[in-house]
Amino acid sequence: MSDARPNARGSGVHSVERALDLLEVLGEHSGPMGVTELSSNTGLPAATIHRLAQTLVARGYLRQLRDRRYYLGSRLAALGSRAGAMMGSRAQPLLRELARELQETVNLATLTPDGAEYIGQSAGSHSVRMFTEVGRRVPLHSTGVGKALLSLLPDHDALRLLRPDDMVQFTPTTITTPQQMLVELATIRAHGFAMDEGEMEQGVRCIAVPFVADTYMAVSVSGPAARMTDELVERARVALDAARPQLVAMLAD
Amino acid sequence: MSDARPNARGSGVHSVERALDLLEVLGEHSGPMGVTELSSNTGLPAATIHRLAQTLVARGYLRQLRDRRYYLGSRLAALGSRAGAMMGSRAQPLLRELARELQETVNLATLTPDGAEYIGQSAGSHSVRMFTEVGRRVPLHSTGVGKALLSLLPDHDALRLLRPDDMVQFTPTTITTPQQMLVELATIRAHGFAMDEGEMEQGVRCIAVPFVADTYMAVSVSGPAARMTDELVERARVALDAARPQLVAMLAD
DNA sequence: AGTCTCTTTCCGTATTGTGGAATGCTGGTT
DNA sequence: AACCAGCATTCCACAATACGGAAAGAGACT
Repeated sequence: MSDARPNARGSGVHSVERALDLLEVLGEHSGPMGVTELSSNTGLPAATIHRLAQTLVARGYLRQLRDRRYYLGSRLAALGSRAGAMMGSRAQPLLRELARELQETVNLATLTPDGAEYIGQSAGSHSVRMFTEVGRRVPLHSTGVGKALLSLLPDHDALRLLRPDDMVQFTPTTITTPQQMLVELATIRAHGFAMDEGEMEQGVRCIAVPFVADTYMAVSVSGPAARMTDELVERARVALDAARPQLVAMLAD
Repeated sequence: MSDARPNARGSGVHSVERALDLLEVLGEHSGPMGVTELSSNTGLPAATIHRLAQTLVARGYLRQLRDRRYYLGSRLAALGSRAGAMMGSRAQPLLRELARELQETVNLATLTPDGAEYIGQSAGSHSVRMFTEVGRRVPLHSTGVGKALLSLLPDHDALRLLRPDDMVQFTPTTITTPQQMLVELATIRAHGFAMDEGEMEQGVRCIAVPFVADTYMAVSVSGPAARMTDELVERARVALDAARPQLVAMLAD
Protein backbone atom coordinates (compact mmCIF):
# COMPACT_ATOMS: atom_id res chain seq x y z
CA MET A 1 0.00 0.00 0.00
CA SER A 2 2.47 2.63 -1.12
CA ASP A 3 0.82 5.71 -2.61
CA ALA A 4 -2.75 7.00 -2.35
CA ARG A 5 -5.08 6.36 0.55
CA PRO A 6 -4.49 3.01 2.24
CA ASN A 7 -7.94 1.60 1.56
CA ALA A 8 -11.31 2.94 0.53
CA ARG A 9 -12.69 2.33 4.03
CA GLY A 10 -9.88 1.08 6.16
CA SER A 11 -11.61 -0.41 9.17
CA GLY A 12 -12.38 -4.01 8.31
CA VAL A 13 -10.47 -7.21 7.81
CA HIS A 14 -8.32 -6.35 4.88
CA SER A 15 -8.15 -9.59 2.98
CA VAL A 16 -11.87 -10.17 3.37
CA GLU A 17 -12.58 -6.77 1.86
CA ARG A 18 -10.30 -7.52 -1.02
CA ALA A 19 -12.03 -10.81 -1.63
CA LEU A 20 -15.33 -8.97 -1.72
CA ASP A 21 -13.86 -6.44 -4.15
CA LEU A 22 -12.99 -9.34 -6.38
CA LEU A 23 -16.49 -10.75 -6.29
CA GLU A 24 -17.99 -7.36 -6.96
CA VAL A 25 -15.75 -6.57 -9.89
CA LEU A 26 -16.61 -9.92 -11.40
CA GLY A 27 -20.27 -9.29 -10.73
CA GLU A 28 -20.26 -5.94 -12.48
CA HIS A 29 -18.33 -7.24 -15.43
CA SER A 30 -20.85 -10.05 -15.98
CA GLY A 31 -18.40 -12.30 -17.74
CA PRO A 32 -15.24 -14.29 -17.05
CA MET A 33 -12.07 -12.34 -16.26
CA GLY A 34 -8.42 -13.32 -16.04
CA VAL A 35 -5.97 -12.48 -13.28
CA THR A 36 -4.40 -9.58 -15.17
CA GLU A 37 -7.76 -8.07 -16.02
CA LEU A 38 -8.87 -8.37 -12.42
CA SER A 39 -5.58 -6.89 -11.32
CA SER A 40 -6.06 -3.76 -13.39
CA ASN A 41 -9.69 -3.43 -12.32
CA THR A 42 -9.01 -3.70 -8.61
CA GLY A 43 -5.55 -2.19 -8.37
CA LEU A 44 -4.33 -5.30 -6.56
CA PRO A 45 -1.17 -7.09 -7.65
CA ALA A 46 -1.61 -10.22 -9.72
CA ALA A 47 -0.13 -12.48 -7.07
CA THR A 48 -2.67 -11.29 -4.53
CA ILE A 49 -5.55 -11.72 -6.95
CA HIS A 50 -4.43 -15.22 -7.67
CA ARG A 51 -4.24 -16.21 -4.04
CA LEU A 52 -7.64 -14.76 -3.18
CA ALA A 53 -9.25 -16.20 -6.28
CA GLN A 54 -7.93 -19.67 -5.52
CA THR A 55 -9.38 -19.48 -2.06
CA LEU A 56 -12.77 -18.52 -3.46
CA VAL A 57 -12.59 -21.25 -6.10
CA ALA A 58 -11.81 -23.85 -3.44
CA ARG A 59 -15.00 -22.87 -1.67
CA GLY A 60 -17.19 -22.73 -4.77
CA TYR A 61 -17.71 -18.98 -4.81
CA LEU A 62 -15.74 -18.60 -7.99
CA ARG A 63 -15.26 -21.02 -10.82
CA GLN A 64 -12.35 -21.25 -13.21
CA LEU A 65 -12.58 -21.99 -16.91
CA ARG A 66 -10.00 -24.08 -18.70
CA ASP A 67 -8.49 -20.89 -20.07
CA ARG A 68 -7.89 -19.91 -16.42
CA ARG A 69 -10.35 -17.08 -16.33
CA TYR A 70 -12.72 -16.76 -13.37
CA TYR A 71 -16.45 -16.28 -13.08
CA LEU A 72 -18.94 -16.19 -10.23
CA GLY A 73 -19.72 -19.60 -8.82
CA SER A 74 -23.03 -21.16 -8.05
CA ARG A 75 -22.40 -21.18 -4.33
CA LEU A 76 -23.14 -17.48 -4.52
CA ALA A 77 -26.43 -18.13 -6.24
CA ALA A 78 -27.41 -20.45 -3.41
CA LEU A 79 -26.40 -18.00 -0.67
CA GLY A 80 -28.04 -15.19 -2.57
CA SER A 81 -31.38 -16.89 -2.70
CA ARG A 82 -31.15 -17.56 1.03
CA ALA A 83 -30.41 -13.91 1.65
CA GLY A 84 -33.30 -12.84 -0.52
CA ALA A 85 -35.62 -15.19 1.29
CA MET A 86 -34.60 -13.84 4.69
CA MET A 87 -35.76 -10.34 4.00
CA GLY A 88 -38.13 -11.04 1.17
CA SER A 89 -40.32 -13.27 3.22
CA ARG A 90 -41.05 -10.49 5.65
CA ALA A 91 -42.12 -7.52 3.63
CA GLN A 92 -42.58 -9.05 0.21
CA PRO A 93 -46.29 -9.85 0.50
CA LEU A 94 -47.07 -6.27 1.43
CA LEU A 95 -44.90 -4.84 -1.34
CA ARG A 96 -46.62 -7.10 -3.80
CA GLU A 97 -49.98 -5.97 -2.49
CA LEU A 98 -49.01 -2.33 -3.00
CA ALA A 99 -47.64 -2.97 -6.47
CA ARG A 100 -50.87 -4.66 -7.47
CA GLU A 101 -52.99 -1.84 -6.10
CA LEU A 102 -50.98 0.95 -7.68
CA GLN A 103 -49.78 -0.89 -10.79
CA GLU A 104 -46.32 0.60 -10.46
CA THR A 105 -43.04 -0.64 -9.07
CA VAL A 106 -42.74 -0.53 -5.29
CA ASN A 107 -39.34 -0.47 -3.59
CA LEU A 108 -38.11 -0.96 -0.07
CA ALA A 109 -34.75 0.59 0.80
CA THR A 110 -32.51 1.06 3.78
CA LEU A 111 -29.73 3.45 4.68
CA THR A 112 -26.16 2.22 4.30
CA PRO A 113 -22.79 3.95 4.66
CA ASP A 114 -22.69 4.64 0.95
CA GLY A 115 -26.14 5.18 -0.34
CA ALA A 116 -29.65 3.83 -0.14
CA GLU A 117 -29.77 0.08 -0.68
CA TYR A 118 -32.79 -1.63 -2.17
CA ILE A 119 -33.72 -4.58 0.00
CA GLY A 120 -37.07 -5.45 -1.48
CA GLN A 121 -39.00 -4.83 -4.63
CA SER A 122 -42.17 -5.71 -6.42
CA ALA A 123 -42.65 -4.77 -10.04
CA GLY A 124 -45.72 -3.10 -11.44
CA SER A 125 -47.67 -4.86 -14.16
CA HIS A 126 -47.02 -2.48 -17.02
CA SER A 127 -44.57 -3.69 -19.60
CA VAL A 128 -42.70 -0.39 -19.44
CA ARG A 129 -41.73 -0.27 -15.82
CA MET A 130 -39.05 0.79 -13.40
CA PHE A 131 -36.40 -1.80 -13.04
CA THR A 132 -34.52 -1.91 -9.79
CA GLU A 133 -32.42 -4.66 -8.39
CA VAL A 134 -32.41 -5.84 -4.83
CA GLY A 135 -28.95 -5.22 -3.37
CA ARG A 136 -28.26 -2.23 -5.58
CA ARG A 137 -27.13 0.98 -3.89
CA VAL A 138 -28.23 4.34 -5.21
CA PRO A 139 -27.19 7.93 -4.37
CA LEU A 140 -28.91 9.63 -1.45
CA HIS A 141 -29.17 13.09 -2.96
CA SER A 142 -30.93 12.24 -6.20
CA THR A 143 -33.47 9.57 -5.39
CA GLY A 144 -36.79 9.52 -3.59
CA VAL A 145 -35.77 6.84 -1.14
CA GLY A 146 -32.41 8.52 -0.59
CA LYS A 147 -33.92 11.87 0.33
CA ALA A 148 -36.60 10.21 2.43
CA LEU A 149 -33.92 8.37 4.39
CA LEU A 150 -31.90 11.54 4.88
CA SER A 151 -34.98 13.32 6.22
CA LEU A 152 -35.01 10.92 9.15
CA LEU A 153 -31.65 12.20 10.32
CA PRO A 154 -30.84 15.49 12.01
CA ASP A 155 -29.44 17.98 9.47
CA HIS A 156 -26.02 17.58 10.95
CA ASP A 157 -25.88 13.84 10.34
CA ALA A 158 -27.54 14.09 6.94
CA LEU A 159 -24.88 16.48 5.73
CA ARG A 160 -22.13 14.21 6.91
CA LEU A 161 -23.47 11.51 4.59
CA LEU A 162 -23.48 13.92 1.66
CA ARG A 163 -19.96 14.61 0.57
CA PRO A 164 -20.32 17.58 -1.82
CA ASP A 165 -18.20 15.66 -4.34
CA ASP A 166 -20.81 12.93 -4.41
CA MET A 167 -23.68 15.24 -5.27
CA VAL A 168 -23.43 14.60 -8.98
CA GLN A 169 -25.84 16.45 -11.25
CA PHE A 170 -27.59 13.65 -13.14
CA THR A 171 -30.40 15.78 -14.59
CA PRO A 172 -31.40 19.46 -14.60
CA THR A 173 -33.53 18.92 -11.48
CA THR A 174 -30.89 17.13 -9.38
CA ILE A 175 -30.17 18.84 -6.07
CA THR A 176 -26.46 19.57 -6.00
CA THR A 177 -25.76 21.74 -2.97
CA PRO A 178 -26.05 21.06 0.77
CA GLN A 179 -28.02 24.32 1.17
CA GLN A 180 -30.71 23.26 -1.30
CA MET A 181 -30.79 19.84 0.32
CA LEU A 182 -31.48 21.23 3.78
CA VAL A 183 -34.48 23.12 2.41
CA GLU A 184 -35.67 19.96 0.68
CA LEU A 185 -35.27 17.86 3.82
CA ALA A 186 -37.30 20.38 5.83
CA THR A 187 -40.09 20.09 3.26
CA ILE A 188 -39.95 16.30 3.39
CA ARG A 189 -40.18 16.31 7.17
CA ALA A 190 -43.14 18.66 7.05
CA HIS A 191 -45.03 16.61 4.45
CA GLY A 192 -44.01 13.16 5.61
CA PHE A 193 -42.92 12.07 2.14
CA ALA A 194 -40.28 12.81 -0.49
CA MET A 195 -40.74 13.40 -4.20
CA ASP A 196 -38.22 12.66 -6.89
CA GLU A 197 -39.06 14.65 -10.01
CA GLY A 198 -36.69 13.10 -12.49
CA GLU A 199 -33.66 13.94 -10.37
CA MET A 200 -31.80 10.73 -11.12
CA GLU A 201 -33.27 9.90 -14.48
CA GLN A 202 -35.34 12.22 -16.59
CA GLY A 203 -38.97 11.25 -17.03
CA VAL A 204 -39.06 9.14 -13.88
CA ARG A 205 -41.24 10.26 -11.02
CA CYS A 206 -41.17 8.78 -7.56
CA ILE A 207 -42.78 9.22 -4.16
CA ALA A 208 -41.05 7.84 -1.08
CA VAL A 209 -42.15 7.54 2.54
CA PRO A 210 -39.57 7.14 5.30
CA PHE A 211 -39.96 5.10 8.48
CA VAL A 212 -37.91 3.48 11.22
CA ALA A 213 -37.86 -0.24 11.87
CA ASP A 214 -34.62 -1.23 13.59
CA THR A 215 -32.86 0.89 10.99
CA TYR A 216 -33.80 3.76 8.75
CA MET A 217 -35.99 2.61 5.91
CA ALA A 218 -38.13 3.94 3.11
CA VAL A 219 -40.82 2.60 0.77
CA SER A 220 -41.34 4.14 -2.62
CA VAL A 221 -43.46 3.95 -5.73
CA SER A 222 -41.93 4.99 -9.00
CA GLY A 223 -42.72 4.97 -12.66
CA PRO A 224 -42.67 6.95 -15.88
CA ALA A 225 -43.90 10.53 -15.37
CA ALA A 226 -46.61 9.99 -17.98
CA ARG A 227 -48.35 7.47 -15.73
CA MET A 228 -47.31 8.93 -12.39
CA THR A 229 -49.94 11.65 -12.42
CA ASP A 230 -50.62 13.88 -9.43
CA GLU A 231 -53.69 11.79 -8.88
CA LEU A 232 -51.72 8.54 -8.75
CA VAL A 233 -49.06 10.11 -6.55
CA GLU A 234 -51.76 11.08 -4.08
CA ARG A 235 -53.18 7.56 -4.10
CA ALA A 236 -49.69 6.22 -3.60
CA ARG A 237 -49.08 8.56 -0.70
CA VAL A 238 -52.21 7.35 1.06
CA ALA A 239 -51.39 3.70 0.37
CA LEU A 240 -47.78 4.01 1.53
CA ASP A 241 -48.85 5.84 4.67
CA ALA A 242 -51.30 3.08 5.44
CA ALA A 243 -48.62 0.44 4.81
CA ARG A 244 -46.07 2.12 7.04
CA PRO A 245 -47.17 0.70 10.40
CA GLN A 246 -47.48 -2.77 8.90
CA LEU A 247 -43.96 -2.55 7.49
CA VAL A 248 -42.62 -1.45 10.85
CA ALA A 249 -44.29 -4.43 12.48
CA MET A 250 -42.94 -6.82 9.85
CA LEU A 251 -39.39 -5.52 9.73
CA ALA A 252 -38.65 -4.70 13.33
CA ASP A 253 -37.79 -7.78 15.29
CA MET B 1 -3.95 -21.59 15.88
CA SER B 2 -2.77 -23.91 18.61
CA ASP B 3 -3.60 -27.64 18.59
CA ALA B 4 -6.59 -29.01 16.62
CA ARG B 5 -6.08 -28.94 12.89
CA PRO B 6 -5.88 -25.36 11.72
CA ASN B 7 -8.59 -25.56 9.11
CA ALA B 8 -10.45 -28.11 7.01
CA ARG B 9 -8.23 -27.28 4.03
CA GLY B 10 -5.45 -25.04 5.13
CA SER B 11 -4.27 -23.69 1.80
CA GLY B 12 -6.33 -20.56 1.24
CA VAL B 13 -6.42 -17.11 2.69
CA HIS B 14 -7.43 -17.84 6.23
CA SER B 15 -9.58 -14.88 7.12
CA VAL B 16 -11.44 -15.09 3.84
CA GLU B 17 -12.29 -18.71 4.51
CA ARG B 18 -13.51 -17.83 7.95
CA ALA B 19 -15.69 -15.10 6.56
CA LEU B 20 -17.18 -17.60 4.14
CA ASP B 21 -17.78 -20.01 7.03
CA LEU B 22 -19.72 -17.28 8.71
CA LEU B 23 -21.90 -16.64 5.69
CA GLU B 24 -22.54 -20.31 5.23
CA VAL B 25 -23.47 -20.96 8.83
CA LEU B 26 -25.90 -18.06 8.66
CA GLY B 27 -27.25 -19.33 5.38
CA GLU B 28 -27.93 -22.80 6.73
CA HIS B 29 -29.50 -21.52 9.89
CA SER B 30 -31.82 -19.26 7.88
CA GLY B 31 -32.48 -16.88 10.70
CA PRO B 32 -30.62 -14.22 12.65
CA MET B 33 -27.77 -15.36 14.93
CA GLY B 34 -25.77 -13.64 17.65
CA VAL B 35 -22.01 -13.60 18.09
CA THR B 36 -22.00 -16.34 20.72
CA GLU B 37 -24.22 -18.59 18.68
CA LEU B 38 -22.00 -18.10 15.65
CA SER B 39 -18.98 -18.70 17.80
CA SER B 40 -20.21 -22.10 18.93
CA ASN B 41 -21.28 -23.05 15.42
CA THR B 42 -17.98 -22.20 13.80
CA GLY B 43 -15.54 -22.86 16.62
CA LEU B 44 -14.11 -19.36 16.22
CA PRO B 45 -13.63 -17.07 19.21
CA ALA B 46 -16.24 -14.38 19.72
CA ALA B 47 -13.81 -11.54 19.11
CA THR B 48 -12.92 -12.95 15.72
CA ILE B 49 -16.54 -13.46 14.77
CA HIS B 50 -17.28 -9.91 15.71
CA ARG B 51 -14.48 -8.47 13.63
CA LEU B 52 -15.35 -10.50 10.56
CA ALA B 53 -19.05 -9.83 10.92
CA GLN B 54 -18.49 -6.08 11.19
CA THR B 55 -16.47 -6.17 7.99
CA LEU B 56 -19.26 -7.99 6.21
CA VAL B 57 -21.88 -5.62 7.61
CA ALA B 58 -19.92 -2.61 6.39
CA ARG B 59 -20.01 -4.04 2.90
CA GLY B 60 -23.69 -4.99 2.97
CA TYR B 61 -23.18 -8.75 2.99
CA LEU B 62 -24.53 -9.05 6.50
CA ARG B 63 -27.08 -7.00 8.32
CA GLN B 64 -27.46 -6.45 12.03
CA LEU B 65 -30.69 -6.20 13.99
CA ARG B 66 -31.12 -3.89 16.93
CA ASP B 67 -30.67 -6.86 19.24
CA ARG B 68 -27.21 -7.21 17.65
CA ARG B 69 -27.90 -10.45 15.87
CA TYR B 70 -26.77 -10.87 12.28
CA TYR B 71 -28.50 -12.10 9.16
CA LEU B 72 -27.59 -12.33 5.49
CA GLY B 73 -27.59 -9.00 3.71
CA SER B 74 -29.17 -8.08 0.42
CA ARG B 75 -25.83 -7.50 -1.25
CA LEU B 76 -25.56 -11.26 -1.40
CA ALA B 77 -28.87 -11.44 -3.20
CA ALA B 78 -27.49 -9.09 -5.85
CA LEU B 79 -24.29 -11.05 -6.33
CA GLY B 80 -26.24 -14.27 -6.35
CA SER B 81 -28.44 -13.19 -9.21
CA ARG B 82 -25.37 -12.14 -11.17
CA ALA B 83 -23.86 -15.53 -10.51
CA GLY B 84 -27.04 -17.11 -11.75
CA ALA B 85 -26.86 -15.08 -14.94
CA MET B 86 -23.28 -16.16 -15.53
CA MET B 87 -24.17 -19.76 -15.04
CA GLY B 88 -26.79 -19.29 -17.70
CA SER B 89 -24.10 -18.33 -20.16
CA ARG B 90 -22.20 -21.47 -19.21
CA ALA B 91 -25.11 -23.54 -20.38
CA GLN B 92 -25.70 -21.51 -23.52
CA PRO B 93 -24.04 -23.93 -25.97
CA LEU B 94 -26.20 -26.78 -24.77
CA LEU B 95 -29.35 -24.67 -24.95
CA ARG B 96 -28.47 -23.69 -28.49
CA GLU B 97 -27.91 -27.31 -29.38
CA LEU B 98 -31.35 -28.22 -28.02
CA ALA B 99 -33.02 -25.32 -29.81
CA ARG B 100 -31.48 -26.40 -33.09
CA GLU B 101 -32.53 -30.00 -32.62
CA LEU B 102 -36.11 -29.18 -31.64
CA GLN B 103 -36.54 -25.99 -33.65
CA GLU B 104 -38.33 -24.30 -30.77
CA THR B 105 -37.29 -21.87 -28.05
CA VAL B 106 -35.41 -23.39 -25.12
CA ASN B 107 -35.29 -21.68 -21.73
CA LEU B 108 -33.29 -22.12 -18.56
CA ALA B 109 -34.82 -20.76 -15.37
CA THR B 110 -34.14 -20.65 -11.67
CA LEU B 111 -36.29 -20.14 -8.61
CA THR B 112 -36.35 -16.70 -7.00
CA PRO B 113 -38.41 -15.28 -4.15
CA ASP B 114 -40.89 -13.83 -6.60
CA GLY B 115 -41.19 -16.07 -9.54
CA ALA B 116 -39.14 -18.10 -11.96
CA GLU B 117 -36.29 -16.13 -13.45
CA TYR B 118 -35.00 -16.86 -16.92
CA ILE B 119 -31.24 -17.12 -16.82
CA GLY B 120 -30.61 -18.52 -20.26
CA GLN B 121 -32.41 -18.81 -23.55
CA SER B 122 -31.97 -19.92 -27.13
CA ALA B 123 -34.59 -19.09 -29.71
CA GLY B 124 -36.00 -21.58 -32.22
CA SER B 125 -35.67 -20.89 -35.90
CA HIS B 126 -39.31 -20.28 -36.77
CA SER B 127 -40.33 -16.71 -37.40
CA VAL B 128 -43.28 -17.00 -35.07
CA ARG B 129 -41.60 -17.98 -31.85
CA MET B 130 -41.71 -17.61 -28.12
CA PHE B 131 -39.99 -14.53 -26.92
CA THR B 132 -38.48 -14.63 -23.49
CA GLU B 133 -35.96 -12.30 -22.00
CA VAL B 134 -33.08 -13.33 -19.80
CA GLY B 135 -33.58 -11.73 -16.39
CA ARG B 136 -37.35 -11.67 -16.74
CA ARG B 137 -39.37 -13.16 -13.92
CA VAL B 138 -42.59 -15.01 -14.58
CA PRO B 139 -45.31 -16.36 -12.29
CA LEU B 140 -44.80 -19.77 -10.75
CA HIS B 141 -48.37 -20.99 -11.01
CA SER B 142 -48.96 -20.46 -14.70
CA THR B 143 -45.77 -21.42 -16.47
CA GLY B 144 -44.03 -24.67 -17.24
CA VAL B 145 -40.76 -23.69 -15.61
CA GLY B 146 -42.62 -22.24 -12.63
CA LYS B 147 -44.55 -25.42 -11.94
CA ALA B 148 -41.48 -27.56 -12.56
CA LEU B 149 -39.53 -25.52 -10.01
CA LEU B 150 -42.34 -25.77 -7.47
CA SER B 151 -42.40 -29.54 -7.89
CA LEU B 152 -38.88 -29.69 -6.47
CA LEU B 153 -40.08 -28.27 -3.17
CA PRO B 154 -42.06 -30.01 -0.44
CA ASP B 155 -45.75 -29.08 -0.72
CA HIS B 156 -45.44 -26.94 2.36
CA ASP B 157 -42.74 -24.72 0.90
CA ALA B 158 -44.35 -24.61 -2.52
CA LEU B 159 -47.57 -23.27 -1.06
CA ARG B 160 -45.75 -20.58 0.82
CA LEU B 161 -44.47 -19.23 -2.49
CA LEU B 162 -47.99 -19.20 -3.90
CA ARG B 163 -50.08 -16.57 -2.23
CA PRO B 164 -53.64 -17.22 -3.40
CA ASP B 165 -53.90 -13.56 -4.46
CA ASP B 166 -51.05 -14.08 -6.88
CA MET B 167 -52.67 -17.01 -8.64
CA VAL B 168 -54.15 -14.85 -11.34
CA GLN B 169 -56.30 -16.54 -13.96
CA PHE B 170 -54.61 -15.59 -17.22
CA THR B 171 -56.47 -18.08 -19.40
CA PRO B 172 -59.24 -20.67 -18.95
CA THR B 173 -56.66 -23.37 -18.18
CA THR B 174 -54.68 -21.44 -15.55
CA ILE B 175 -54.48 -23.23 -12.22
CA THR B 176 -55.93 -20.87 -9.63
CA THR B 177 -56.26 -22.76 -6.37
CA PRO B 178 -53.67 -24.29 -4.05
CA GLN B 179 -55.65 -27.54 -4.04
CA GLN B 180 -55.46 -27.91 -7.81
CA MET B 181 -51.79 -27.00 -7.69
CA LEU B 182 -50.94 -29.74 -5.20
CA VAL B 183 -52.53 -32.31 -7.49
CA GLU B 184 -50.58 -30.87 -10.42
CA LEU B 185 -47.31 -30.93 -8.51
CA ALA B 186 -47.83 -34.58 -7.58
CA THR B 187 -48.33 -35.39 -11.27
CA ILE B 188 -45.19 -33.49 -12.20
CA ARG B 189 -43.15 -35.32 -9.60
CA ALA B 190 -44.48 -38.65 -10.85
CA HIS B 191 -43.74 -37.90 -14.51
CA GLY B 192 -40.52 -35.96 -14.06
CA PHE B 193 -41.71 -33.07 -16.20
CA ALA B 194 -44.31 -30.28 -16.22
CA MET B 195 -46.65 -29.27 -19.01
CA ASP B 196 -48.04 -25.81 -19.59
CA GLU B 197 -51.14 -26.05 -21.76
CA GLY B 198 -51.72 -22.40 -22.55
CA GLU B 199 -51.96 -21.48 -18.88
CA MET B 200 -50.17 -18.16 -19.21
CA GLU B 201 -50.98 -17.30 -22.76
CA GLN B 202 -53.52 -19.06 -24.91
CA GLY B 203 -52.13 -21.15 -27.76
CA VAL B 204 -48.73 -21.58 -26.17
CA ARG B 205 -47.62 -25.04 -25.14
CA CYS B 206 -44.58 -25.80 -23.05
CA ILE B 207 -42.77 -28.74 -21.48
CA ALA B 208 -40.38 -28.16 -18.59
CA VAL B 209 -37.98 -30.45 -16.76
CA PRO B 210 -36.77 -29.58 -13.25
CA PHE B 211 -33.36 -30.33 -11.78
CA VAL B 212 -31.07 -29.31 -8.97
CA ALA B 213 -27.64 -27.80 -9.51
CA ASP B 214 -26.80 -26.00 -6.28
CA THR B 215 -30.09 -24.15 -6.71
CA TYR B 216 -33.44 -25.14 -8.11
CA MET B 217 -33.50 -24.98 -11.89
CA ALA B 218 -35.62 -25.96 -14.85
CA VAL B 219 -35.18 -26.24 -18.64
CA SER B 220 -38.11 -25.86 -20.94
CA VAL B 221 -39.15 -25.95 -24.59
CA SER B 222 -42.07 -23.84 -25.66
CA GLY B 223 -43.85 -22.80 -28.81
CA PRO B 224 -47.22 -22.29 -30.47
CA ALA B 225 -49.58 -25.20 -29.83
CA ALA B 226 -49.93 -25.77 -33.58
CA ARG B 227 -46.31 -26.84 -33.81
CA MET B 228 -45.93 -28.27 -30.31
CA THR B 229 -47.60 -31.55 -31.19
CA ASP B 230 -47.66 -34.50 -28.82
CA GLU B 231 -44.99 -36.00 -31.02
CA LEU B 232 -42.71 -32.98 -30.63
CA VAL B 233 -43.41 -32.79 -26.91
CA GLU B 234 -42.28 -36.39 -26.57
CA ARG B 235 -39.09 -35.69 -28.53
CA ALA B 236 -38.50 -32.65 -26.34
CA ARG B 237 -39.01 -34.68 -23.19
CA VAL B 238 -36.38 -37.20 -24.28
CA ALA B 239 -33.96 -34.48 -25.32
CA LEU B 240 -34.38 -32.49 -22.11
CA ASP B 241 -33.98 -35.62 -20.02
CA ALA B 242 -30.77 -36.41 -21.83
CA ALA B 243 -29.55 -32.85 -21.35
CA ARG B 244 -30.29 -32.81 -17.65
CA PRO B 245 -27.11 -34.52 -16.40
CA GLN B 246 -25.00 -32.34 -18.66
CA LEU B 247 -26.68 -29.23 -17.33
CA VAL B 248 -26.10 -30.36 -13.78
CA ALA B 249 -22.44 -30.95 -14.57
CA MET B 250 -22.12 -27.53 -16.19
CA LEU B 251 -23.99 -25.60 -13.58
CA ALA B 252 -23.16 -27.28 -10.30
CA ASP B 253 -19.97 -27.60 -8.41
C1' DA C 1 -30.46 -2.07 42.51
C1' DG C 2 -27.96 -6.35 41.49
C1' DT C 3 -26.63 -10.24 38.72
C1' DC C 4 -25.98 -12.63 34.63
C1' DT C 5 -25.25 -13.16 29.78
C1' DC C 6 -23.75 -11.59 25.58
C1' DT C 7 -21.34 -8.18 22.82
C1' DT C 8 -17.63 -5.11 21.99
C1' DT C 9 -13.10 -3.04 22.67
C1' DC C 10 -8.21 -3.43 23.80
C1' DC C 11 -3.60 -4.57 22.88
C1' DG C 12 0.84 -7.31 22.71
C1' DT C 13 2.21 -11.01 19.81
C1' DA C 14 3.59 -13.87 15.95
C1' DT C 15 1.00 -15.79 12.51
C1' DT C 16 -0.40 -14.63 8.05
C1' DG C 17 -0.94 -12.51 4.05
C1' DT C 18 1.81 -9.59 0.99
C1' DG C 19 3.79 -8.33 -3.63
C1' DG C 20 8.07 -7.83 -6.57
C1' DA C 21 10.54 -10.80 -9.14
C1' DA C 22 11.51 -15.25 -11.11
C1' DT C 23 9.53 -19.17 -13.34
C1' DG C 24 6.27 -21.82 -15.93
C1' DC C 25 2.43 -22.16 -19.28
C1' DT C 26 -0.25 -21.71 -23.35
C1' DG C 27 -1.87 -20.67 -27.60
C1' DG C 28 -1.03 -17.76 -31.51
C1' DT C 29 2.17 -16.62 -35.46
C1' DT C 30 5.75 -17.05 -38.87
C1' DA D 1 8.49 -27.03 -35.61
C1' DA D 2 10.26 -23.45 -33.32
C1' DC D 3 9.63 -19.03 -31.54
C1' DC D 4 7.63 -15.53 -28.97
C1' DA D 5 4.49 -12.77 -26.44
C1' DG D 6 1.35 -12.42 -22.81
C1' DC D 7 -0.40 -14.60 -19.51
C1' DA D 8 -0.81 -17.21 -14.88
C1' DT D 9 1.61 -19.19 -11.08
C1' DT D 10 5.14 -19.98 -7.54
C1' DC D 11 8.71 -18.24 -4.40
C1' DC D 12 10.29 -15.98 -0.44
C1' DA D 13 11.89 -12.49 2.98
C1' DC D 14 9.45 -9.06 5.36
C1' DA D 15 6.40 -6.70 8.39
C1' DA D 16 1.86 -5.56 8.30
C1' DT D 17 -2.07 -7.71 9.74
C1' DA D 18 -5.31 -10.34 11.92
C1' DC D 19 -5.51 -12.88 16.10
C1' DG D 20 -7.75 -14.02 20.58
C1' DG D 21 -7.58 -13.88 25.79
C1' DA D 22 -9.02 -10.79 28.94
C1' DA D 23 -11.33 -6.73 30.47
C1' DA D 24 -14.91 -3.41 29.89
C1' DG D 25 -19.57 -2.29 28.46
C1' DA D 26 -24.70 -3.10 27.45
C1' DG D 27 -28.91 -5.09 28.05
C1' DA D 28 -32.15 -8.25 29.99
C1' DC D 29 -34.11 -10.50 33.69
C1' DT D 30 -35.12 -11.26 38.67
